[in-house]
Amino acid sequence: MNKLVSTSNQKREEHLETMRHSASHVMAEAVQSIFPDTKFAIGPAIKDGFYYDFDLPRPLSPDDLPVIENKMKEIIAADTPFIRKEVTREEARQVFAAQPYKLELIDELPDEKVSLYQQGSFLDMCRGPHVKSSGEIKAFKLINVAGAYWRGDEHRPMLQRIYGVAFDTEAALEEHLQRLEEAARRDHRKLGKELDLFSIQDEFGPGLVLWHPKGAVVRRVIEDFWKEEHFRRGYDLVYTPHIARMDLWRTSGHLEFYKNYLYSPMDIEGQKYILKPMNCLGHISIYKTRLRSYRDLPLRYAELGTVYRYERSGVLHGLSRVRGFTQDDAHIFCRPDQLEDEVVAVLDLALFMIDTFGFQNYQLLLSTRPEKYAGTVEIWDEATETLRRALERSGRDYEIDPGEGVFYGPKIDIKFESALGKAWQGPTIQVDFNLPPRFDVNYVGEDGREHPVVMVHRTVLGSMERFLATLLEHYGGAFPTWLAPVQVRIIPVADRHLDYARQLETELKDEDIRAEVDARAERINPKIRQAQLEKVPYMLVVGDKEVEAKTVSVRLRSGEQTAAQPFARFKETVKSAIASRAGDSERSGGKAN
RNA sequence: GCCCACAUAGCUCAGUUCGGUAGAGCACGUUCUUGGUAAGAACGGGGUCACCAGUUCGAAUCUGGUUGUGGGCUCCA
Repeated sequence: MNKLVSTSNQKREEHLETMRHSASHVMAEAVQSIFPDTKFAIGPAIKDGFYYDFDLPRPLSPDDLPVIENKMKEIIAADTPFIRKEVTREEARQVFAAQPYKLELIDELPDEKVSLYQQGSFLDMCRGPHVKSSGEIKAFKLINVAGAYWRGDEHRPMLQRIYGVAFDTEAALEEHLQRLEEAARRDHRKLGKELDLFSIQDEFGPGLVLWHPKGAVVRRVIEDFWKEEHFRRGYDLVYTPHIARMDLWRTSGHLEFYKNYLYSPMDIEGQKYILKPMNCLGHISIYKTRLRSYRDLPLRYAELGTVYRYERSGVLHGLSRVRGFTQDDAHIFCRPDQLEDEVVAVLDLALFMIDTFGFQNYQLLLSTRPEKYAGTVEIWDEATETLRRALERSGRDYEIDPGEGVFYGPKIDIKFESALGKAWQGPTIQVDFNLPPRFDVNYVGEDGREHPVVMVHRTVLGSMERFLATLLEHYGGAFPTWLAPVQVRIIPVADRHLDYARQLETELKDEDIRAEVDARAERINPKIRQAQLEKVPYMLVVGDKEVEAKTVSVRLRSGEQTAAQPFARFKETVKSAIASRAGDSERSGGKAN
């Protein structure tokens, strides 16, 4: 039964992909009719749609899209057939004599036979398959134009790419467009501004985050939780400076391998110092202040360490890609025989965090040895196998990401999906074969001799900045109560209820509940509206009845209202919601505005 | 860094076609209103139209450059 369903789903998916691919050919035909001198690159189907790369006589602007779209509709209405032909490589060269990108592709084809597809006046080299005729393309929309390097190589020409989406029904297309709108509503950059959480200012510097009071509250709650949990799990919390002598980074190899990410050195009394791009050297330096016995291991140094990396201007993105950020970093120094248990413990911690913060969409990846690597094949294989065993013990599904390890060791990554459907790097656990030998990070074994430690770099949230972005998009700004910047908004009906409201505020604050009175000379409606827009979890309305009976009327941001209840009972409800770090069943953040 | 687009009040945006030195709503301030679950009313303050040049009698508007933002590409320890 399940198998049947999945087979028919698979067929539908395959058909959709074929149709999207054909749509890209139709788009190419439309572009050709508008710009006869176009040089064509490639035009595949992608998730939800398709694109085609063109070399055009002039830059496209968004205004060109409707024109191309209309031309495509004409082609679809004409229902022209897709005709497959096979020619030899030599014949193909002649057909595409004026198409340099196609010629380059032809030269790389493995077979002597080349398949072509013709529809209407447009002939393209293509493996296929395609729909029978253009009329099978049902619902599509051109989304945007973008630059794209030929073959993804930044040293080759920049082409113009047109992206489109396509579905088998208008309803499915409409649904997709709605999803895009919802994603835009949940964009952390928009929510960050609306909820007054943070800003990134041109005048201050691109990629540098200013955390406003409300964002700082969320961060503090996350950090306190993080510290408690690390302390509980046997980590030692440390602090290390933001700058260090450049020589240290030369010894570590960072100067050589990561020079593109480092800021220029500064001169201090004739010595060069740099801003740290990582926290590991501080932790290694602490480790090395004394001789360590095998009995001391494992040592786990944890730090919310702020690092600075030069990111090229075009890659900056809200809180997700910045130039200064705080990693929830830790380095574990252990013996080889302890590695597996340590990795299992880190995985357990990472998954505990993920569950606590309410994430469901994430993926575990084991990255193996890349082409360029430090150490020997034997130690790589052994460590990779250790990571794999740890993943198996965790009992969660994972995938292998071949060759995606860092040069210094294999790693396990956890990736989140953001509201915009992008995968973002979350927790990462990396074994390091490079630093211990470079810095002689050793321990004295039972045999009285020094042995290199096994070093593990790990983060469980990624960075505070990126993690806030992920949280915001996940909850659409409606944080669960334990994380909400304001947990309770107290709304007096009239001024004569202010004293009672203040009294409630004090009592809530005494319990470490973040409560505020809305004391403005406004009617109740705007106060409710304001609290709704701020996505405050609890609104307490207090008027004559409540003052009289020592009760509160509770409104949740879902719009749900409860009958007046004793204040003490409400306080207990909130306290337990916070203590349990309960997720919120309602994540939309209420009515859109 | 590369391609395209964009940059007007704290925010969201009109105004730019065809050059004649700025507008709305929200927010903010004052006053009135003390109102029971998503916008009460009146009045008021607020902008070197991102920045620097150029063209012009005159530039928010045209041209060039710079910076930043957005969508992509490349990159992401």
